[in-house]
Amino acid sequence: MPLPPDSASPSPDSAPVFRVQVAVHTPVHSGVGGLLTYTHTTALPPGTLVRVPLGNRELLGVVWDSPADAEPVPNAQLKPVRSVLDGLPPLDARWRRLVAFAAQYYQRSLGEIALTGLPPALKDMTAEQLARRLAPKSKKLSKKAQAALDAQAVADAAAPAPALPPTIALSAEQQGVCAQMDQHPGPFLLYGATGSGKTEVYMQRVQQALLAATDTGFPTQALVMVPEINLTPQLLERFTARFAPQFGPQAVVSMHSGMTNPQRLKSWLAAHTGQARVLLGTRMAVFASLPGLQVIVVDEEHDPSYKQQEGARYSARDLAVWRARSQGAQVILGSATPSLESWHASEPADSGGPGRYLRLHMPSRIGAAELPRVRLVDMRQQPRKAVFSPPLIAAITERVQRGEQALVLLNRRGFAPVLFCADCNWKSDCPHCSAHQVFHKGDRTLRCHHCGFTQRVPHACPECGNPDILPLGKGTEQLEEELERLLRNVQRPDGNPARVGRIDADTTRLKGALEQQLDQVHSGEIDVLVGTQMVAKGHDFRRITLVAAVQPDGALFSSDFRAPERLFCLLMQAAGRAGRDGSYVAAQDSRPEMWVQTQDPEHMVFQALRQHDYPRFAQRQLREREDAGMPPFAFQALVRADARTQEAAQDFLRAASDAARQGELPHLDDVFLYPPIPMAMQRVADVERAQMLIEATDRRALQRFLHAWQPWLHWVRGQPQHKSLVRWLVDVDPQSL
DNA sequence: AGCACGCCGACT
DNA sequence: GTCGGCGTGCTC
Repeated sequence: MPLPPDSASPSPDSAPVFRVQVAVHTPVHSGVGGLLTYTHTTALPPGTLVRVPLGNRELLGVVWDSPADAEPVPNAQLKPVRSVLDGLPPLDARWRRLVAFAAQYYQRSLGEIALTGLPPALKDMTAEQLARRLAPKSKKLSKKAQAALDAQAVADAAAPAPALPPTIALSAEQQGVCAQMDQHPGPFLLYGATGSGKTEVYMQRVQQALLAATDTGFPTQALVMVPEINLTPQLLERFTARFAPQFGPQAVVSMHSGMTNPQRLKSWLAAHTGQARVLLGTRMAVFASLPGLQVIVVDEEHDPSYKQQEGARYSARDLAVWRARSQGAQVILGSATPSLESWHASEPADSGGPGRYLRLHMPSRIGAAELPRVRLVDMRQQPRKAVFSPPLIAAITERVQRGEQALVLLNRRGFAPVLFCADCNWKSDCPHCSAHQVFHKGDRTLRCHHCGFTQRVPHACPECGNPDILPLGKGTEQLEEELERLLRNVQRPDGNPARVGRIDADTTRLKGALEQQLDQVHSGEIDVLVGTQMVAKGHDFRRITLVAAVQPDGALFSSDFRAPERLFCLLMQAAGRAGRDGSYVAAQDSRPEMWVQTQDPEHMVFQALRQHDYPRFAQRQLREREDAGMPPFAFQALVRADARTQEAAQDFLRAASDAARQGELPHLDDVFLYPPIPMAMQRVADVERAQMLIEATDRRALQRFLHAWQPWLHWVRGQPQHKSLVRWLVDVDPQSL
């Protein structure tokens, strides 16, 4: 095969040849899952980005290793590196260590993790384009930014002590927490009520890190993670307002999946080169190259979105803790309702806990009203079929008449979760999934929320022709409609009729729609807001004084042992939306309230919520988990199989566990292999799904077992009797079962 | 994972 | 007669 004419074209046969081991984006199986060996005219430093041929395509890869000793003769079996992205500083050893750890821990290939940590735009960029990117684009601006950076570097060198006063005075509580963080290496679990001013603490810590002197001369950096894209803009604004004056207009950048490829590339390069000092982003940001990293903040650390649910199933929160420890950075996990894993890890050693994290408590709500009073409505005592109990409607009416706002939460979008024929029992089942198609009244469709399959609403029962097909159950769309009806004659203080609005994934599909609708709430155009959990998180609503969860019970029927924890977090967070602005509440002379309608008001989730008693809830949950041998007292992994039939999916899993037993894998006696079972959502888009739980009391035993098992799983998958398997995957530390 | 090659149905 | 479906196999 003729070699391409290229700048990196091969040297004459007599010249020495260096072997280069490169990580490329290939899965662990596929025969080329490991490092691939290429040749080059020089030894390339590890971390160098290169383009290499694989088959008939060219891939971006990261040099992982390149032995310094050359071989005299080129190896005809090996292809040369096509080109080297010089000009870009190699990714440092700490980043490579993080990637290596994540790849091993989550059972993926090095290249797969490495390439998810790199901006996609880098893949299809030539060395020239990259050089242009790295060079100052607008000379004036970047000179200025550079000058600011230089000035800062000079100032840092001259005055290494944090000389600048914090922009906002911290409360005694916040100062106390910061002082503890000065005395202790961390990790820290910052347990602070909603509105307790956790963000100010984060900013103080970030500021301190940015002002710290280093011996490398590389600018110090901070990584701040948030669970959702929606929450980045407002935090970005606060961090930019705080740090841009000191560290330059480019000092704060963000990174999340909603950005375009060029935007992501820009942020990544800024972080990699040290121009950016603060990187604010979602879980993907944990893999960003941050050579000067000094502090990591994981806000709302309990949030399940930190666990990636596709491809490499990593936990950005757990990796953040690992990354910080591995490179001597501080890490702060913050939450008003910490995950039970983190809560347990922060049980002090002197009371028998692991004491791995230092727990810091901020109980006071700064500038916010007192905690909302929780009112539990026993729905068994209320008129049947009513979504809104009369006392709740009366309370909402009263708030509206006083000019206050109410938030009504229901985690189910659409009008009704299913249509039903009373004559023949037909239900609007999705033909492709084991789920109902949801009735959306607005566009007269039946939609499956799992596979997207959409149909027009039939005028009569498709089975028996009965024209009276009925919506069963309630979704946000229906709640909005019913509230409009119930509040039709209610007037606001200004004499205008009450206005009801709705925010969920359906109303915010268009870009900018969420911001626009939030503005409507802020400006007071909307009096009662109906929404799914997307509005329960993070947003600051000044005038909302009443929050209601109308049907939270469903979440408790889940077989997942984490269901109570998730519901409790959600309700606590929702409660935190009420009375955010203490001065407003005081002026109104009202008390914020959280209403919960339930069939089981005695349930400990609701009782703990009523007391605002997270510690008690956590303690009881942890005791149950310990008794039942569940996380965080045990470690789990899940092997999942997808196939055309449930039988085929389970057959694969059974064969896999047989292989583990026959292969005499290490630690086989220390892990427990459960029998395969269908997933809770058994069929999605005509694919049957099964799963098998693996449990161990020792994390390392589980890790070693999984590692040894991996080749057996490939082998089983290759057997002819498992040809019909669509895919299989391993999920380490699964976050839902 | 991509991307080839390769062998069977509905269309210009 | 071609376009194109996705089954099998290979990539340092």
